[in-house]
Formats: sequence, structure tokens, C-alpha cells
Amino acid sequence: MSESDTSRHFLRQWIEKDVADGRTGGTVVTRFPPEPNGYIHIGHAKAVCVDFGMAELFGGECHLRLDDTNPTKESDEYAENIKKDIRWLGFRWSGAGDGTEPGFYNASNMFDTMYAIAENLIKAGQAYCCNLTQEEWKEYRGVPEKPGRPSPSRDTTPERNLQIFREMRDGKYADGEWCLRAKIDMASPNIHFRDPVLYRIRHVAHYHLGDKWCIYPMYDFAHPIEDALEGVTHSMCTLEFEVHRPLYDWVVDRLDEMGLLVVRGGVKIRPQQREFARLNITSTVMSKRLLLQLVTEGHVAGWDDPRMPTVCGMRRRGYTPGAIREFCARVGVSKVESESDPALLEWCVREELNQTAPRRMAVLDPVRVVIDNWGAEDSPNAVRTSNLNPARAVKTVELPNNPLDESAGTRQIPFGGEIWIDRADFMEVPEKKFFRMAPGQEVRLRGACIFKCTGCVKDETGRVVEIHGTWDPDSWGGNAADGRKVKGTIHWVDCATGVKAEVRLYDRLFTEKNPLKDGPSEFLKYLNPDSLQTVSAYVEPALAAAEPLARFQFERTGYFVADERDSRPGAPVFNRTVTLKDSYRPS
RNA sequence: UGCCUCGUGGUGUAAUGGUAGCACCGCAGAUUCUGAUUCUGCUUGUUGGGGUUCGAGUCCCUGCGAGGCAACCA
Repeated sequence: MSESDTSRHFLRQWIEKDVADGRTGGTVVTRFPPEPNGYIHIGHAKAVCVDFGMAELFGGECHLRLDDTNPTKESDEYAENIKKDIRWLGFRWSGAGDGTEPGFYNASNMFDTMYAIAENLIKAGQAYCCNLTQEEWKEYRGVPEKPGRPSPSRDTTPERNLQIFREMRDGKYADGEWCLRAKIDMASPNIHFRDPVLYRIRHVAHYHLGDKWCIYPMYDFAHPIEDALEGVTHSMCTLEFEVHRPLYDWVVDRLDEMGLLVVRGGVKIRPQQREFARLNITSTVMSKRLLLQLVTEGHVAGWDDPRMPTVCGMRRRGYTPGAIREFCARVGVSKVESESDPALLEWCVREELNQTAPRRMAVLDPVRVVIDNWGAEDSPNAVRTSNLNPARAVKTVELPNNPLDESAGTRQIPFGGEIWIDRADFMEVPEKKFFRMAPGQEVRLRGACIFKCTGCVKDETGRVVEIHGTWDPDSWGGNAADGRKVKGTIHWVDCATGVKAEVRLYDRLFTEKNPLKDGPSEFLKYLNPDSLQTVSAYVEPALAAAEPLARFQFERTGYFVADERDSRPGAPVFNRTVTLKDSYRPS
């Protein structure tokens, strides 16, 4: 059972009470309302889990609504990828929808209604057109500590306002020349009540509606209308909207007066907004603006760069939808602004992949090992000779695909007496507690045999280029005939049949836990120069056929995924999702 | 110095007036043909001060600290 099934956080209790009090008309309706101006990231994933999760928990519905009220930053590319990523995370929107597909809405499809509501407000004397420049308005509005003063247009007649508003709609004015404001309270301690802008002029084509409109509603006006008219009961958003809530309620009140609230099961549905803390993770940035900057300035390879905290980046990195959901459940929902440890995310993905990922052997930093006493006379079951050294016979090692899951079966791997091992698994002068390969020391070659190193060959710089040793012919399969214990087991790849593969080793994108500690303009200086290291590895033959997005555990190394874009059967490319935990501490 | 919100181990989160618990991280040990996994154990916490109460992390007052709000962004 996931944490999300048991955590009774404040939003859940809030909804429980409304259900008990009969305020939902029989159906809890939530919504996830992203603006299609970027790719969604792990922070959005938390909101997705909350919005869809609460609807699911109460047997209700969750709408996917693209909040496309500002055409200047939005695009179809973003819209389509948002839908793709939410589906990949495992969520399905439901509800009536606004015409294209069930459960799916564009805020822009409601522009006609919003416009009509705005005219109603004008007629009721609750909104007026204002032609103050932004600079002038800033001065009129005042500061939080002091009341503002009214716009000179504040008492224009409804008739005249209606005329101007229609002229705005008809394109008679330039951007910024006029706007529509609600008439509320210029002295309110809440800035958002000081005659907030409802509509502004933008002579910009909308990605969804084209040139139909040149005036666009503001978030504070549009959002409560969208919620109310979709029959949303519980509108959950992030903390910074807390001060907007009175305005949200003000708009809902107006809709109520106009008789526009949805009635369901005999109950008038008044949408309510509540706020929870957004997700932060240390050593990364989560703001769309900064992520966009990383992309446009080329610090990463794109929105789906595996170092990015975007959903598509994490997919390419090898994260699973389940691990992301589990992480979101485990960080919980509260109003406390907090910073989660990426170690928890890593734990979640290891937890899942440990159960599900097939084991393979891959040598990321290869050095050749020659077994000097290996030969045909030692291997009566030899099936063919080694490519590299025709004199050498080949045996077959059988290993389980997943020791934790017998149903995963086994695989066979050729072993020809010349193998690659990882450089880190050899020490010419071993420190104490080094259980791997070292002269005079026995080590087990995973699944194959016990090997005793006799020495190594070095080049003129002192670098080890080849290791020699002998195997114990009575240990085939890995255990000594006399029962003696071997502490260390290392992985290997057969030289003759191993496949060359590009492997990308990813690390944290930033070296600093808080990359924004010196302000958002300074975060680039904390980019981790070693966040990507590309190596040429040898992998066991079975890995050659890996399909893109296939996930594996490279034994003793980590979890890896065949790259979504660049990996092809026959020419595999792997991304490191996360390392295995490693309790070895060099002395 | 206006309004709003939030303070529980290193991190995240429970305890809804009644034994401060869980998870991650970290540290030990056991097991192990992955120094993984698994298992066991351990360290570390209620922002300060008052008050109400038989009893306060929880309610009240007051300090302190953190964050949000002054886009024709969302």
C-alpha cells in the first residue's frame, strides 16, 4: 500500500468533511490546471498526484484543464507534452470535457462565457474600463501599508464602460491602452482587492483559438469561472495563491448572483480553493523560467535532458511513474515550505527497480584480465573458440535475470578466459578490507569461477593495462570444491563477445544544495561540471538488443535505462538512473 | 513598519487536549555468489517566554524566525 492511501493530510480531511456535509452534490470534482507554457516537472507531478489522487480517493473526477489565458507564452507543443507526461505518470482525466475528449478542457474554450460575465459585471457597476498606464496604476494602487486611490475612470457609467469594453474586444485599441478592472476596494489591505485587472488587450494569436480574440482574461478572473462552470468542488493550488483566495471567492459570489453556479444532485456547487506547499528538492531548480533558461542557453540538452527535473527528463533518466508517485506520496502534503532530499527520490526508484529490473553485467571502466591457465583442456564442454584468442575455449555461465524474482528466468553468458573488469575492482597494493581483485588474493568472478590474481602489466605511465591470474578449475559455477569462502565477487564481461556501448553517467545538476542562494541570476555558477560523464563501456551480449526505455540493473553498479532517443538495438546507449547504494568506504 | 501563512530529529511527515511515532539519510552488526537486497540495533526533535488545564506539540497571549502578497504572468 502506498503512503497516499493512508495519509490523512489536511486537504483530504477538508474534502471528507465537505462530502459528509453533502456539499459536493454527490461527486468530488478536482482539476489540474497547468498553463501550456513549459514542460511539467516533478513539482507539477506532486500537484498531479494531489489533484488526481484526491478525486480517485473519493470516487470523483479530475479534469485536465489547460489554463491558456495568456497567449504570449503558450504553445501546442507544450500542451501536447503536458498531456503525454500526465498519461505517462499513470493518471486519466475524467468528467464531461468541453467537446474534444472526456475530462479535458481548454480555459480558452470558455472565453465567450467569460466575456459575457465581464459585460454583466460592467452592467452591474462592478467593473469598469481604465486607461491608466501601468506606471500610473502602480502609483494609484499604492503599497500594502497604505491605501490606494481611485482611478479617474472608476465612476464611468456602465453604458460608457460597455462601449469601451466592446471596442477593446473589437480591436480598436492598442495593447495596454485600456483594461477592464473589477470595482472592489482601493483601501483593502489585500492588494488583490484594489480593483484588480480582469481583462487586458493582447494583439497576439492564441495557439488554440488563433486570432479570435485580442482581449484575454486574467488568471484571477478566469480561474474561478472555469472551476465554477466545470462544477469543480475542490480547487487545490500552491501557497502563493493564498492571498488570491478572497478574490476567488468574490468572483464566485458574482457568479452566484448571476445564477451561473452548477447545480448537481440538488446542491449548488460553490468551488472552494485551498493551498498547499509546492515541492522543492535540494540541488535542483524547479522554476519554469530557470528550467527554460537552462534549455535555451544550452546548459542541458533540452527539456528532456536526463538531468532535468522535468517529467520527460526523469523518464529519459530511467525513473518509473510508480517511483515518482511513491515519492510524491512520501513527501506528503502540508502548508510548510520545505525542501525534500533527492535521496528519497533515489530510494523510491531503487525500491521499485530492485524488484523489477533484469540484472545484467556491464563494465564501465574496462581493464583486461587474462586467465593464463584457461584452455580447451580445462573446458570439456567448450562450444567454440574465442574470437580474440582462437586457442581459448568458451564455457557458458548461467545467471538469474533477477534473484528476487524466479519467474524472470535465467540467461546464458559466454566466458572465454579473457574478460573485462572494472578498474576500480583491482588494486595492485590492496588496502585492508579490499575484497576485490589484488595480487595473491582470490576473488569470485560472478557466476563463473574463483580467480587468483598473479600480477599485472603496466604501461610507461604506470597505468595498469592488463591483469593476469589463474582460475581454480574445481570452482566452475562460482563455488570452491573444498568449500573455502571467497569474500569478494566481481562482475565481468567476456572480451570476445562483449558489446561496446555508450554509457552516460549522470549526477546532480548543481553542486550547491540551494542553487538560488545568491539569487536567481547567480544559479548558473553552481552548475555541476561533472553532472554528465560519458564512458565507453563493455556490456554483456544480451544488452545489445535493449529497446529504448528498457531498464536494467547493472550488477554492483546501478540502475540504467536504454536511452529513449539515442539507443537502438545493436547500438545501445545507456543512461544511469541512479547508482546502487555502496557501503564500501576506502580506508 | 499593512495583510496573509507557516514553525516537530539532518530531511520529510504523523500525533486532531492523554505514552512524541513513521519514513529517508547516517552509524553499527548479522546474512549474502551484487560491499546491492534482506534482517537487527542505534544516534538525533516539539522556536523562546508566559497562561488555561489533572494533563499542552496541540488551546490562549507574547516574543523570535521563515515565507507569500505591491505583472495588464499563472
